[in-house]
Amino acid sequence: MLSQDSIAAVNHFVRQVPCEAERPTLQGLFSRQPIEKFEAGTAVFWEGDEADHVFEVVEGVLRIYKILGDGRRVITGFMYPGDLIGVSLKDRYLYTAEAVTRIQVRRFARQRFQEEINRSPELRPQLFARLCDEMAAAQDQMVLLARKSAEERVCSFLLLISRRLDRDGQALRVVEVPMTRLDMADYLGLTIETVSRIMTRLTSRGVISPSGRHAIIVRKSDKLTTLAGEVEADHNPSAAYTHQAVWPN
Amino acid sequence: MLSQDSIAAVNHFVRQVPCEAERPTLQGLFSRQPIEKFEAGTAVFWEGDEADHVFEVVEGVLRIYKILGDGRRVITGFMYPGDLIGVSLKDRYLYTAEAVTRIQVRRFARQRFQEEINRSPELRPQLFARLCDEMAAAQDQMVLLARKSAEERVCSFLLLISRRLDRDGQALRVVEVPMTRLDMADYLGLTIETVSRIMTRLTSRGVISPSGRHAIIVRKSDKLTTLAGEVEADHNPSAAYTHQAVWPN
DNA sequence: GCCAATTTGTGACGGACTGTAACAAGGCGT
DNA sequence: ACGCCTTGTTACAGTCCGTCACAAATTGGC
Repeated sequence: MLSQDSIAAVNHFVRQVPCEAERPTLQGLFSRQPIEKFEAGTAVFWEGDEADHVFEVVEGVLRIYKILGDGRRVITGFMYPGDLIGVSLKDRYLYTAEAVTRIQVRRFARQRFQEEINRSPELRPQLFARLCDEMAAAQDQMVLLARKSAEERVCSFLLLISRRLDRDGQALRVVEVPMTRLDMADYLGLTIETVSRIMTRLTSRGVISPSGRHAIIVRKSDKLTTLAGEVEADHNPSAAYTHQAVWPN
Repeated sequence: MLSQDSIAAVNHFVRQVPCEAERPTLQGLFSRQPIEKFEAGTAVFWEGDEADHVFEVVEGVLRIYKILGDGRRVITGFMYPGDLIGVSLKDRYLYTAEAVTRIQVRRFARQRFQEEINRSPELRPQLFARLCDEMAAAQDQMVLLARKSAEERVCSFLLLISRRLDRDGQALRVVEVPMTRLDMADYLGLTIETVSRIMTRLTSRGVISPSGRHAIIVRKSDKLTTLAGEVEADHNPSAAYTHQAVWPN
């Protein structure tokens, strides 16, 4: 499973070079494999299955989740076109991958995938970059789950998926939300009721408005950002903080 | 007291492969670098700093954390001897790394680190494996934060660090807890009071007993595992589940 | 197009965890 | 040994979110 966040821009960049003459890309690797389709609600693989394939999402959205002994479900991520699923060194999948919408994927034998990666000095950094992005996304999610309020979680989520499919990394005004409230709840560590209540609260405050059941329109983008509890990071390289010297020499 | 001594012994084990004749290891890469020491409470680097070094923990424990705009802190992980810190492709560190105890680290220039990794077909899979392990840990942590109760979180944490320094992956009876209650709370998404209350509850139930302020003795290991809410995974390869066929061909 | 099943929305209520605050226990330096 | 300061514990009131119950809106199947 890969990426989440800031990779949208990268995906676009990577995807626009699918033809064979160019320097190799991860997408290029998969492009010769046949496309497989899964209906919404069906699993591509299950947690604990022998992990002998890596998948590339071509179309649609999947959920990646784990189940606790007593049935509690935690969705650790949603996968979009361009993402890779099942990249790991374990011999068994660590999570279940299930289609949220009807999806198309390409499959690659793990062994061959590893060989190709190992052989190509061009592919390696690409894969490495993805793992790093995925790690960064996981950390953001930990922050969300550990310390954010229900409202902040929902707002963060809406921002996340609004940036997800946008090539510029800009938040789109109309946001597709293919997943159910239960999916959102299990991703955000909340209940459906809470998610539902917050969505209506955001609507009544004019921050968003519903557009059918599986899309919303963002009416107050800045407000949404504020409510998400993120510092809209100036990130100007000139040190904003006066850090203490950390060189002990 | 086993306490400090047991840690030292394990550390020694981890470090004992620095000689050059062997096939290259990540440890070996760092072994030529001078050791740097940091006092407890000091930062090795800060979130947002220019990310130009990778570090190997030689001795002690560090916390990795992010801060939300209004000061809320989330510790995303604790780093132990043998762990690498700062491995990413971003040009800035995504988190702050701070010494919990007095620590020793080795430093490696990021650029050179990348080159070495890229050059060595032996090192690459090692690094890759680490990233995958880190990712798996992050997912477990998401499960913990999203769905586990306060008691389950504390028990999971105690189990985690008890396994951490043990070469067999077996949980040690005497568990060092170098971090403060606040660290635990910020790692588990709880408050210090809750952590404190749960620890005393576990003590009064005879599951653990305190051994000084920074160590506990696990008295009922199985009970602790149960309370952690984990399925003690039989993981026998014979399919326990009847999975549906996932090959659409 | 119709009806059952699923998903979503809304309210009342309770409970787990929080936050404040007061106190106890170590740690550390003089 | 004595104080001071940090860290940890305990109690109690408050709150956010979960639980339960039911209604409304969609979806999907035929």
